[in-house]
Amino acid sequence: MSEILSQRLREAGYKLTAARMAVLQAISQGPSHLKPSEVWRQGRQFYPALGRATVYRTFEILTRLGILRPITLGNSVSYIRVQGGHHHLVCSRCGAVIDFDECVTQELAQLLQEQFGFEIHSHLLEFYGRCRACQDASVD
Amino acid sequence: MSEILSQRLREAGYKLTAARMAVLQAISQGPSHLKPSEVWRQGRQFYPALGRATVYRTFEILTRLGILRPITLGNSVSYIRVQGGHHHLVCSRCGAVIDFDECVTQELAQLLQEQFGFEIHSHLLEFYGRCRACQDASVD
DNA sequence: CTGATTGCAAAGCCTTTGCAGAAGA
DNA sequence: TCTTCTGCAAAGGCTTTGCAATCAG
Repeated sequence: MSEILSQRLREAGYKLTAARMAVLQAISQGPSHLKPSEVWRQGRQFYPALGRATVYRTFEILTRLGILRPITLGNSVSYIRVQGGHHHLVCSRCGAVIDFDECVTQELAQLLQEQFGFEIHSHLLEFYGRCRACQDASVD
Repeated sequence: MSEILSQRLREAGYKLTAARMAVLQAISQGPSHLKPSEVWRQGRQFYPALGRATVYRTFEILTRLGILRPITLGNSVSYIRVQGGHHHLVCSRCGAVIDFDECVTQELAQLLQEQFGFEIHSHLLEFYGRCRACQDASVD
């Protein structure tokens, strides 16, 4: 899995360094929602000298390449792997996040590509509201 | 417009202070993507003594009430007014954001409400890819 | 009155930046 | 060799927190 990412980096003209490999490895094995600090911690398992700054710099590259995408989850910024799409149900009150699979964006994506000359690689669809538990809780 | 928000706050049991009113006013008149620092600057026009912290505290309340929603735009966190939905076309390379109107989430929202017992108030649909200009640019 | 709310300033985090040394290609 | 890249530590920026004073209800 991280081999594919390595290839993308190389194709785009970036050097494949030990530090970057460690970050890619951590990303590949990590959860679908990645926090920089967490990737740094994990990355050090593969390359102990890994610096925080390198994680940020690599994230920036991967974002530009369309491989990662920063989103706001809970109160902080996380990155998601951009592949196909991400579908969340987010509770405004308690912050709970539920993933769901159904999606309905195919035709729309097609339309937008034509209409805006935009080349679409992936998408994020989130619904906001109240999870069951919070509906029962008091109005606040 | 800010009257509606005031009402929501009052209904939820929060006091209507001059500071909060100023924030609501700034939000009502501001653009659809709100940065805390910007709202603070604007809010001071209505209430000069307004403190930064109060803006953050009010944003937190409004988020819990489902009125605002933090999202990542460009490199920083902005808040969007949650009403109906937001639809963006985001370029991974240059960060350009295009708003579009078409949406196709009606039936899906309905389905999810039933399936997860989730009470849906709004949504965000974003497509990521390359804008026309960046397609012409070099591979990077 | 009385608890909720505020501004301020300090503290805390997270992220970015400058730089000299290290290392891919 | 020659850029690109890196870790480090400092700098920067944004957000949160503690607290005494203030204010809405």
